[in-house]
Amino acid sequence: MAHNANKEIARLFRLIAMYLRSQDIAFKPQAYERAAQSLDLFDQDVSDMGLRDLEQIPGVGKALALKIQEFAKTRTIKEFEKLKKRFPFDMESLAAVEGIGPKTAYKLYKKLGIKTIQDLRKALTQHAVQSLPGFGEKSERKLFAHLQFSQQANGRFLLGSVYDQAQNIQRLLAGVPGVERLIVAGSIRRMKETVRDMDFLAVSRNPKRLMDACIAMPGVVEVYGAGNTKSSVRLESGIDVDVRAVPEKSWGAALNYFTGSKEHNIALRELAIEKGWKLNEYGLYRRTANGEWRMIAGKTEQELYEKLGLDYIEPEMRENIGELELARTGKLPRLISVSDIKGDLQMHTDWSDGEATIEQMARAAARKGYEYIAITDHTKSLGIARGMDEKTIRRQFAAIDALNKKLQGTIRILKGLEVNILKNGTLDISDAVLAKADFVGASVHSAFAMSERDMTGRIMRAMENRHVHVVFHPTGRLLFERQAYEVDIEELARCAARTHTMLEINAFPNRLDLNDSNIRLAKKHHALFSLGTDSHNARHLDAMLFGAGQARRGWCEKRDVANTHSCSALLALLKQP
DNA sequence: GCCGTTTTCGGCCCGACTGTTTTCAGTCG
Repeated sequence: MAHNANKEIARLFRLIAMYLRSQDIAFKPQAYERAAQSLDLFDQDVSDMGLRDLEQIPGVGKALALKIQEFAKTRTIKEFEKLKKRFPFDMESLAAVEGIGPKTAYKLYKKLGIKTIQDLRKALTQHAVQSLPGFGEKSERKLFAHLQFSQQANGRFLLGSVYDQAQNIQRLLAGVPGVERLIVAGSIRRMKETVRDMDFLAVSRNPKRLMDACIAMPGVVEVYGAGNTKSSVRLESGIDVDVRAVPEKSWGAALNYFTGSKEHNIALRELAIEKGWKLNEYGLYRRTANGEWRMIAGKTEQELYEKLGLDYIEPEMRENIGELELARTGKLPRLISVSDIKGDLQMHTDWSDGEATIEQMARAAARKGYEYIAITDHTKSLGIARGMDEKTIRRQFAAIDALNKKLQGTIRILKGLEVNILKNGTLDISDAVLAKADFVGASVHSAFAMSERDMTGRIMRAMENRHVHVVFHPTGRLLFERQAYEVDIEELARCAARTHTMLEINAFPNRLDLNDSNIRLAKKHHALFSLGTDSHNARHLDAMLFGAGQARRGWCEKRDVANTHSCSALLALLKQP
């Protein structure tokens, strides 16, 4: 559970750390950052806690405990206000641009008077930045590209950041008296990686009461509209929520209409027109002998598709990219389901940058019903993530062997690694050590700026290594943060099939890498996929739902994903050295 | 500023990479 006070204090602590860093102050920033991290994870509201208890939180000592109490009382922290006054530029937004850290943000302010993103954009277009010491034409161009990218996110939200909230709202509104059914439609139902709003569709004996409940929900900051069958509000988080009530007999047609995509719906309507019918959000209609429109389907989606001569199309496939033709000819894939997944193939522990022990992760995974997991901690060249060297890896593998004995019958832990693909395509861990692992993932964490040719070659070289079983997050993109590096997915997919190396579908909400179209492309070339959450704590394991959603959007069937197999079948399937 | 101690000070995750330098600062992870 995230508490608003905790989040806000963590944010202020991080900002203070940035200001301090910009002044070249050592170590103190780390203390603030460490405390911020603890607050993010802390599952109790710190607002009403005493000093002694606060000091029990890792990274929080006397001074920071006092600052937490100060925030609880005054909703701000003096230290922060002081720094903000002394450095009146938008540190948070400027430092959020890739390539700009606290020091560069300060330099831009000091030398060029840049206070905001707008100022930065102007300075970059006027080429004022390249005149600064330490900057040049190239860095200016790069900053401009990053700025353009970071501005594109506005108005959209990660599926993973709104999904739980949507479920909560669904539960809340479904409990309003009179409501017979209520479901989240729109792009959330289609499991799109980012969404603009939440659409709820309901059948209710008392629609007005449902609309009243909607505008009275906790977290509503603005009401756009509140009619008898439709209401529209904005939540604190900035996301808009639409709730509509429809008549029972139109449920299927309305659900179809409000689920989209728009392109899919248009194609369905055209299909109806071809048959001389018409389709709208109330139903599918045929003209009778006396010229009147008569409803022939619409109570359920199944009925609607059937009447149109189509097999039922799952929401994740409704993008009008060929699914109608498959549905017409009975060739739709049988999409993978999250319940087909028998193990999670990427996660981190406190042996590198994870927060939980191997045993904690294993037990959490067992509670989810998994048969196995792969522990894939970072390796040495990723210093910040406390990457393991060869010696530590051997120790960890021994620890996993011991744990497997202890947990026999509960879950099997595979000895995995996330090794780094260095600039030249070699790995940062020797083959001799890789040979000791059950499951090796390789990924790019550095030198993103390469030509497509070089990057593709670099990754393929890693895939040729007989110990590498999978390429983790193959395009390196971070939604809203960083673009994918240039890489030829088709080439990787061919290489994957040839070398029996898998490509990962990374389930972490801001990665979801490969994306849906990449998955379809790679599938065409017979690549095999692995699904992993890239968890850094036990809660992250829930992200498998989004990974499965992405796989479904990529038209994956059970057989396309390696970890739908039992542990022994999976191990037999892996590339043998 | 926190932490842990061979407690009240001295450490504090650090390597790869870039773009600018011409030996290194800053960023990223």
